[in-house]
Amino acid sequence: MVTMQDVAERAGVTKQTVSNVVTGRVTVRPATEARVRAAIAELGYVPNLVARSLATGSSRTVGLFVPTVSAPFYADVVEEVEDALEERGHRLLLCTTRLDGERARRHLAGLAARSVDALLIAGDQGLTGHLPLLADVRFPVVLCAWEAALPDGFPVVTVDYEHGGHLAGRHLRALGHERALVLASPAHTVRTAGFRRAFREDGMPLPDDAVRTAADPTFRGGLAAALEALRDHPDATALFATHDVLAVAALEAARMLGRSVPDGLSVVAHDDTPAGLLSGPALTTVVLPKREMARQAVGLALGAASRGARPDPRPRLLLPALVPGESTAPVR
Amino acid sequence: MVTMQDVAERAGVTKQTVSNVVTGRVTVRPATEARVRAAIAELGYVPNLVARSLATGSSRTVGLFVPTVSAPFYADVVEEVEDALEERGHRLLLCTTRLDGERARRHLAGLAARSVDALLIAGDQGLTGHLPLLADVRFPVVLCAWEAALPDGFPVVTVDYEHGGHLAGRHLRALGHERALVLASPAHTVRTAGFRRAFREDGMPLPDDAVRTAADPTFRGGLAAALEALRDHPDATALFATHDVLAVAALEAARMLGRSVPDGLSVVAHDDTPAGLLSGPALTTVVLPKREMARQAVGLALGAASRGARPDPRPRLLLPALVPGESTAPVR
DNA sequence: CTGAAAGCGCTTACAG
DNA sequence: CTGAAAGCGCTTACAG
Repeated sequence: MVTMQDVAERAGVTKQTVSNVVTGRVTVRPATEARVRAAIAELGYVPNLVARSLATGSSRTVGLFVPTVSAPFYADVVEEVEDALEERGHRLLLCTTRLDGERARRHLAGLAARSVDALLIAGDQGLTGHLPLLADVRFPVVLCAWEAALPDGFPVVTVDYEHGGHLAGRHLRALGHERALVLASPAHTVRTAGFRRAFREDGMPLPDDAVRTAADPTFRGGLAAALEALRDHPDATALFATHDVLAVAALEAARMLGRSVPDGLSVVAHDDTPAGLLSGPALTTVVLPKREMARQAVGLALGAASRGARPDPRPRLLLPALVPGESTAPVR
Repeated sequence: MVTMQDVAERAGVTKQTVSNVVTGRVTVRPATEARVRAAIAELGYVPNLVARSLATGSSRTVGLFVPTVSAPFYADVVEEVEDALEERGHRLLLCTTRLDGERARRHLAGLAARSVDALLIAGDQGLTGHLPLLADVRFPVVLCAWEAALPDGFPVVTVDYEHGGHLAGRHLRALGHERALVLASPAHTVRTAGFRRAFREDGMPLPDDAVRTAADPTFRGGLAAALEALRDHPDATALFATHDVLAVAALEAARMLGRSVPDGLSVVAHDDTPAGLLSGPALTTVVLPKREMARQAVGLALGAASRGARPDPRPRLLLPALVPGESTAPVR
């Protein structure tokens, strides 16, 4: 492996000078710089980031916690974060927590030992109780995609989930729907609240019974809950699913009950669904600005890391948008 | 941050002794070891892996290339690799290549500069042309989930895809199907060949026209290809989809044409489908041993890394299995 | 603008 | 079994 020393000898300078041109911290006489750059190119020198890391404390590596990578939403988040990091010359150390606090704890120790520059935590599921652990870590921690109550003092870049639910509700109200159902995941209370607010503000409050929380928010659990809801409320003309998987379950339930979508039932989803896997009509859905969220979270974390400061703890709330599809129509 | 030196002073020994107990490389007198361990616990010392990495050359970090993390198959692979690494105290540096050779090249440089212990590459899509780059890298590279021709000299842990296709074909033949269609992704020629072999061996060779390759192997592209295939061959009683997304597309096509599954059409898939997202009947599918593949790839790579040797280049071929579901039935 | 020195926190032979 | 020394490849003040 070729080192800075090798380059220095080749260029007839000391290695400090090579360091100066590589880091650009100090201006070097143009002629010298040219010689150094030539030597670097000839030798194919590439700086050893481990050594640099030991000297500077920065590894140009960032950790990311996600509950899983198998959910389409988090898969997208991972790729967006990776892209945002790459633009800044950083790499991604991925940790899936699987909703397991102990596992997260082990990962945290691994990251600390490796001198990561920052840690991003996407999704709050099951981790809230372990947040205190993060308090005395030596690198900035930024939360994102956080729907639960915002923990004090932690910087967070997330989405206004309440607004997302509200958008879904307003959309259905604008189409004239008066009786709507909500198919919700237990973690999605905020979106549900926003949806109900839209109906309430319009003088059409939804009964508590119209909200069905699938204890098991998978396709299977969602299907059972959707069938039950639709049977209990045969007069409902619309349904809001707080999650992509639940929306797919709702579509299937409608199909099983002979309700066509959107004519027999309008369906609004939250999160974009994995287009490649979805059959049936393109869903009307609330889309989250994942790219923007990733960029801001990375910027906040790395900005703080480079200044050696704590990130600004004021929560950043991004706005979701409603993208109309073919799964909603005016009420008949 | 507490260092080995701090621990040494506390325990009244030199830091080399601390290093000896931490690494376990040299046996230390029990009384001394106890003092050192006590000091470590009191101070909450955790070894700095960056410093260790610089001294030993091993970062206890492994890179993984996958085309994307949004495809359920690769999402699973990522989590399995992560688990296999964690068992050995290693962490995962994730790089999604997005079928972009240039991007892979940049990631490779980033990994090399960070002294990863090894690199795993899952999926061959679009990377085969860039393989030569890997030849002169300083750490072991192991390929996995590799369907294309096995490149010379590279160690690979993969699945017998031909056998997977053959299993699918034999299953349909055992159910009495004589006229089957194949809905294939362009990259899946090997599975397709195995499927055709099963029919050929039974004296029922499939016409070339029965194989439809979806140039666009997404749901959309698969749906179009499936509709066309089913219309061109109204007498076909079974269909083999070489990929989960295509299987979902086939189900939808069957539904649109009024063919019930499995009575009107048997469908066999390859890869396990994301159960959470799938509507309709549970698919009969060829399942790949992802966990075993991840374990072996990690073991091979880290074994070679620790010995400073090249991994054994003999290809390891794991066997897929056919898991019966509700999407296949005896021909009527 | 360039060079000599010290240091980042570990490990690894090598003497005692 | 324990300790002193050198080294991993960089960066960072600090003199010249």
